[in-house]
Amino acid sequence: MTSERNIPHEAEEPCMPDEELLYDLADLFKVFSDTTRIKILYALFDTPRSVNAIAEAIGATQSAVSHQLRILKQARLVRFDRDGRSLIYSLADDHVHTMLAQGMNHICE
Amino acid sequence: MTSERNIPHEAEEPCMPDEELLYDLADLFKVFSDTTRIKILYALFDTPRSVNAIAEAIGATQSAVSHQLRILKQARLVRFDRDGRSLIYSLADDHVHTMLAQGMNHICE
DNA sequence: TGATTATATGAACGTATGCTCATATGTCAA
DNA sequence: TTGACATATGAGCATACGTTCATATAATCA
Repeated sequence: MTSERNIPHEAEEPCMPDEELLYDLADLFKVFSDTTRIKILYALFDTPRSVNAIAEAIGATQSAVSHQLRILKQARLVRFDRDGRSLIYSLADDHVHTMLAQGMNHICE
Repeated sequence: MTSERNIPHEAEEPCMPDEELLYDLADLFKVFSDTTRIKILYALFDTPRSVNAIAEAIGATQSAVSHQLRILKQARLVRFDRDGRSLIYSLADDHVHTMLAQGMNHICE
């Protein structure tokens, strides 16, 4: 019993991350869990757009889009540059593409 | 203007999937967006467990775990086999590992 | 079969979430 | 500076979600 400690036959927590990390992970997925935000991300998939352009592209209110962009910004999923009076939003990095692709992958198999 | 149709300089929806697919995608991420469910998935990461074992491992009620397992089952993220009176749950496939890893990847970079 | 163990389910409750509407903030042009 | 356009923000509301508690269902063992 005590001689097989390197063969954890009843490992209690194989690789359970810290509580805080689990919360962060859940929060990240939570950002992807809303249709409006998913639409925004796809609208920006390969085309940077202004807030109004996003709203028009996905058929949502400017206010609703702005509210959701705030969440996407906090999650560092989108970034923006100023162009005149407009703010041009784009995807922050390739992680977004990868996450979306991975999700689609699971659904479509 | 009409001669450059294969160069969509103002593509309205570059690769926007169908509405229904977007809902499915959001729903999939929604499953990963709760701490209890994330904990369950990590508890099963490389060790199949019974419901009670999961509950004990993550410090949650049997009822709460059962409720969440129902959601994980519906999303085809976990499966189970019977062993005596117990139901032994395990991850459905490698997609779960990949999804979790991808999420962690984004957080930890 | 009857008792016991394991899991599932339903109602109820508190909280979180996303939308709309109205308005504030901010930027550019004249 | 003023007017017009672009975006952000806050309050309020309706809905969705996760937990607990009590109980139902199911399967095994004696």
